[in-house]
Amino acid sequence: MEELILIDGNSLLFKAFYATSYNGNFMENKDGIPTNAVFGFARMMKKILERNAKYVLVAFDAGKHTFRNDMLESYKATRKETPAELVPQFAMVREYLTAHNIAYFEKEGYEGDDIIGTLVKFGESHNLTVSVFTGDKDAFQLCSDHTTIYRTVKGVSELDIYNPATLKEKWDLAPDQIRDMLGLMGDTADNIPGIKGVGEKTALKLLHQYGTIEGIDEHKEEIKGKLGEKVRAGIEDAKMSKEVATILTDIPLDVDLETAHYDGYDFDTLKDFFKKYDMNSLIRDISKEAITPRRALTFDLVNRAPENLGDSALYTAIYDENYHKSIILGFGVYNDTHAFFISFEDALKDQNFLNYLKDASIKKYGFAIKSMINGLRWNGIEVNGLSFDLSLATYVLSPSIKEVMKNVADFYGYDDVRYEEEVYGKGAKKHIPETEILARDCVEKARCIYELMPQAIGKLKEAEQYELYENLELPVTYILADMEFAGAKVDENILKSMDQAFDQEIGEIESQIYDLAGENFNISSPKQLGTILFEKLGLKNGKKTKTGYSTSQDILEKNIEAHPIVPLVLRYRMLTKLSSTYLKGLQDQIFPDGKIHTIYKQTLTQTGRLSSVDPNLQNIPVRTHEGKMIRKAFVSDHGYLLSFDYSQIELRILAHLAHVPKLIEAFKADKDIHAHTAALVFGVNDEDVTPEMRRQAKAVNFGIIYGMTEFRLAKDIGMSLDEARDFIARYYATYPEIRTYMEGIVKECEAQGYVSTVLNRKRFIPTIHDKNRMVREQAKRFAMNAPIQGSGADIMKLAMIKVQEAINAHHFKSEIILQVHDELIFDVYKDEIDTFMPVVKEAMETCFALDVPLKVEGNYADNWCDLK
DNA sequence: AAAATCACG
DNA sequence: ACGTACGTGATTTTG
Repeated sequence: MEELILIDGNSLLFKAFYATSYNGNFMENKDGIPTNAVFGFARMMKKILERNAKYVLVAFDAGKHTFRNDMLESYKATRKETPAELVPQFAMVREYLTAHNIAYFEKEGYEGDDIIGTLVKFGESHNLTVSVFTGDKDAFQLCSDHTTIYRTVKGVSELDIYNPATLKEKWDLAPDQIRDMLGLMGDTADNIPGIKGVGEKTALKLLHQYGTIEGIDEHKEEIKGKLGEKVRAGIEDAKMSKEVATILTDIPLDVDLETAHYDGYDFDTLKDFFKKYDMNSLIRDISKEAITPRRALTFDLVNRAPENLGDSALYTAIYDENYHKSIILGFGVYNDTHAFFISFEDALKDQNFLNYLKDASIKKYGFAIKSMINGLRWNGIEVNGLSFDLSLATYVLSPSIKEVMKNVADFYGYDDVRYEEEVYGKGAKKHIPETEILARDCVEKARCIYELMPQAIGKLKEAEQYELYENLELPVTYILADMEFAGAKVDENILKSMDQAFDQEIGEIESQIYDLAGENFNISSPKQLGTILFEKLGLKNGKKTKTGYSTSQDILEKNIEAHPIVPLVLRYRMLTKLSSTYLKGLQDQIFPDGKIHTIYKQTLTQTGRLSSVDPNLQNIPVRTHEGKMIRKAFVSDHGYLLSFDYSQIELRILAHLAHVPKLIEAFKADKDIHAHTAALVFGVNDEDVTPEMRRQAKAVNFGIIYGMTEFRLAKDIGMSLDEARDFIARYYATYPEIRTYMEGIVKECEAQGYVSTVLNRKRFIPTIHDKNRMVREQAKRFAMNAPIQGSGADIMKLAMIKVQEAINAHHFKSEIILQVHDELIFDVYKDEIDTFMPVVKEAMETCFALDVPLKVEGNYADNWCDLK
């Protein structure tokens, strides 16, 4: 039978609104218009439409006043005012439905419910199966053998189903009796009185005995005791309440099957709507299901590549995220004269193609070329002549764009590529596609690279960022490829024996904690731990948002004296963290060559830094003794590990950018910068600075770099807010140029929409004009921090290039293996160490000239732990 | 999938 | 009156 879907528009819109705004953050488009409810509504619709019903209609309330207000003056009088953020979304949701080709009804003087009731009858009279989607329990009265009510519980994934059978089972009532139940119970949300003191249980008892409110009225004198009094006092209210709760099924409505018929949406119209309100994930969704006519592409599916292949775009399909371990599926190649796909299997047998890859004089243009270089290198294939990387180029132009070709293409307004998910499937459904599909996708991607390259280069030059791309990011990507492939040697036995010792102590602490708590529970569950600490053991310190108590380190540390369980929990936390993330986690990541091969993400951060994943080797513990021991497991492959790290690079950059004479002098004199700052701020001699004074000065120095708030500084150094304010004022009095600089950089950001680094790396910060003050304040902090952190990243990348050049020039066999933001780690042959160290030091210190000297400190040892 | 927590610069 | 420092990634629990 054909299906008619009826949707209670107001009910679902409200539901969507609250489901997506519980933390007070409203999703909005770039013009600051809140869009959360419509976004949630659209997601619900998407789900509902998956039923492929032939007919779909939506009903809305029209205005506030209905006939129910005439019957009951107080009807819905206690409703809170509609949130201001939701108001504009009523019109927007109608705009959405229009864009989606879905018809909707609203009728002055009636509620959406009455429209639905009438449409249910309409559907039943046309012999349709009717499905009603609503959050409102009044609608239960509408169910029948042909009509099912789907009530949203959470989102639309969880729906409670109501039909005559479920009503019978749940309450032993017929659909029509729902009105009687509601009439007896009343409804606080709608301010319907019902009978005072009668709830669900009593209402059911009465109805099971007398059938309806009218039946109760006839026999009201028989009812004994308190209940009888209540019924007799409230029966008129109940009758009226029943009438209010009765959904009309016969209101005048101009509906026919043609209006109700849903025959799909127009892709561009709906896409334009989603674009207008920045609902990008929904665009992705419809793009996936749309059979969008893509630009024609003719290509060859070959098992031997053409001879004399020239400069071309090359796309390598690597199946897994981790290209160090992944299989390779094949290659798409595209230029003015060729467009073809060759499977990896065939490529391996095609010497002509392998020669093309290897020939440095044939230029290849790629996307995320580092993954291609290493993915192929693990398979014994060498690729040279990679002269362009669309991913890197686009990252330089706009760091916020994800490293996904579809997203990159969008940046240029280019439409003819697909998301990986579309081709390979998502999550558990991921699979290797049919060769024809895979081949087309690879060649489409190669075409995308080929066609966007001139645009990217044009934009880079226009933005004066071509240098940054060509002479910094591109050389760095090759160095990173080598570092990843070189890997970090790990002694698995050290991890294993530490792991055992940790497990032993974790077990002991566990039982001590259980003893002190008087019960067993999951210590790793913040929820259970919170209950034990703050309810059972009576620790003070309040809640933190929706989920309950915060049991984070800083809260526990404040309570360290409160109960002997607290320090145990802290130690338990430390040990389990180290054990699961590092001892166990790292063991799983060791390759057959005894090394860990991380992946450096070069196009991820907003500031130009790298990040390290799978595993992250940029956050190996160092701050606690127990943690630092993990570094013992990182050993040299060639002889020694050598580390060089920049001393105070960010503060030096600040001194340079802000032209702070006192800071510049101090760095030139190689002073302890935090102690010296303390001396100046507190007005004492350098030698009279106490450790406490230095600690405070250090906190402000860092705070400045992050765009500190007085609040956080006070918290961090244990001062009152007033003291912190005073302290900051004295700091600015000491270094007045810093304040001028920070004010200037914020102004600059407001004026041009972005801030930039010493090498003209840009970070766009559109929220600097946000209407929400908190968001603007955060944007200011981004603006203050990004040039500093980003220039640090620039200098480090430059250093890597200079160091690598020096290594090549000296024909050293020693290698760079790791980068940790301000530190480079090398695996050095013993016989090279004495010549190697001064060469690296020189390269790092002279790679970029600031108004202050750059200083590095270096050490070597057998393992990472013993390097300083 | 999100939240909480904690590891690093 | 608000809610509070920058940039990351991995693990565990929970809805």
